[in-house]
Amino acid sequence: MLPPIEVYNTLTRRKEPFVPVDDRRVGIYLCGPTVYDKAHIGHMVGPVIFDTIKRYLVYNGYDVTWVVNITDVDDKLIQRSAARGIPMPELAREMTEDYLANLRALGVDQIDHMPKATEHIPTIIAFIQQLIDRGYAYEVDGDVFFDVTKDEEYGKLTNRSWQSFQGEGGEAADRKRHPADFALWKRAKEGEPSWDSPWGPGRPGWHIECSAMSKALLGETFDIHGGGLDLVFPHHENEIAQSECCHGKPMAKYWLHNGLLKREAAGKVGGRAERESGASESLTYEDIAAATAAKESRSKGAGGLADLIARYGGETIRFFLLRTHYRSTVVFSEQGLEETRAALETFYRFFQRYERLTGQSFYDLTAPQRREEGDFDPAGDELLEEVHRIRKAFLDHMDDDFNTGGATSQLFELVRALNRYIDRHQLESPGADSQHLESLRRGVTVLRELSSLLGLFRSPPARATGGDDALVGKLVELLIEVRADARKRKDFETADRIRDRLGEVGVVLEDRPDGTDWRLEAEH
RNA sequence: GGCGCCGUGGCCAAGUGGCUAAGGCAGAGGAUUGCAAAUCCUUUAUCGCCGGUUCGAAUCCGGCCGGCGCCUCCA
Repeated sequence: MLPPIEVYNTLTRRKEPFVPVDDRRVGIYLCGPTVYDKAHIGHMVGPVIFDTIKRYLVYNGYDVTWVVNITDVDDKLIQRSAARGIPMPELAREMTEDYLANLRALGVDQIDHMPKATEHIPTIIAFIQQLIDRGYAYEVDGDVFFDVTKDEEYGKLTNRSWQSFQGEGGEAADRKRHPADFALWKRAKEGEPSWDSPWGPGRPGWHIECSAMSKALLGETFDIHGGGLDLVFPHHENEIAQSECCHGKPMAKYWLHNGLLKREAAGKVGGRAERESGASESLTYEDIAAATAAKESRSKGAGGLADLIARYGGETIRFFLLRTHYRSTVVFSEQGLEETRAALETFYRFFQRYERLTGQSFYDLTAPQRREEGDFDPAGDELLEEVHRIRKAFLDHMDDDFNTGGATSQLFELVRALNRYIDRHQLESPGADSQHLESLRRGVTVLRELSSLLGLFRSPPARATGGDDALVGKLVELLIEVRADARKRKDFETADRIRDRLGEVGVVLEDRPDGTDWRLEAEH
């Protein structure tokens, strides 16, 4: 029996049971970036949620192949590289590396293929030729256009018809038969990067690479096609037109679209330029940082996504994105990241607590990799009964269109249950009951299992310490020692003074029965 | 104008017909602590407004108010 996963399908505008085209094999295609500028946090929404979706499908026993394309030839790239005076491939390479670094930082490592448009030109040309041969496309003076009037189903994804389009004129419009027709191949202008084709030198249109590369890597019909909501029209609508006219069968069974990131004031982060404003062609993180964080003007300075990652950590950003449902709009703010970081501290402190009382690192626990492996019988155990219930609630949320927002709430429930158990049975005291410790270990293993599904807590977070760790550590230990003597003498004035002054510089002390722990407060 | 989305406690945010409306952040009180920190417990919601359907609606339908996305290339 198939796991009861349901997904919201943009194509049918409703939630449907997830049943792959081909038994246990699943193909996912996500529209990736056009690499003409550095990535901003909005570009990470899709990769993070689809990374999580793949993890969840694998966990449920599916054999998943995930493709994310890189668009490395396009008008923006041509313009930007010209403006910077560097070759387009060099610009593309630079921005692709930036993109990949950001993916790594956010723990996105499930991608199987990252095809580049420029590496699939022959595939693309063959695809276009097929469309011409079948009468769905026509060539005019070196341009090739898709003829929407030949596609009876054109507009089905977004519930609109080509007859309703007005078209906006423009230079290429004169050569099109209908304003709604779109370019498959663009003839090269003087000095532009180009490839030879049956229609003369030129480059692929915006949509065709996805049709051609998804076919090459996933087949004519695959399971999930994803992207940002801003891509639904025209990009995905046109992909469907191209692929389904060419193959005579559905391109993808499920169309999943993630919501866009916005900042409070106005304007989305990502997607294309605003229509009316005519302002900058896209909002980069610099704009947002300037709007939301400039007033605090830390010495760090507000920069791009890399700066956000440096200041908050990739895990915080990932968790921030997963705390809402993927289809909803995420309002970006540094306050939101601050809150997320504060919330994550609960987990990090728990991991330290667990290690302190068992000597075992949370990160060394081996969790079940498959859903059925993780099933267990609580056998009446007080803690495990509760853990079992929480695990089920977590999985129910994930089954329901990958509701990571609901699922994360169960992670908090779980860590609280575990803390409560430690408190109630005094597991931090010397004579802790081994049976209780074993139950705890099993409970914590479930926390590891579930958090892994979200790509969280896979390795210890890089702590932003902002200084020389070793020296700071020695000095703090020294002060703790001095303070311990003071406390023995009941000289609480001195003891409190040390703690207060350390607190002022961001060092938090925690007195425990067996000694004093310290940690650096998260930056703020 | 066309297609579509959203409005849940101070803030963020799950929940789309029926147990006491998740969870986080912030705040308050308590247990614990020499005092703190951490942890645990307690605590804040007539679900934008009006009307309708229903035994029953945050959840479905209609209207209104407010916010937003998309409506090709040329950008």
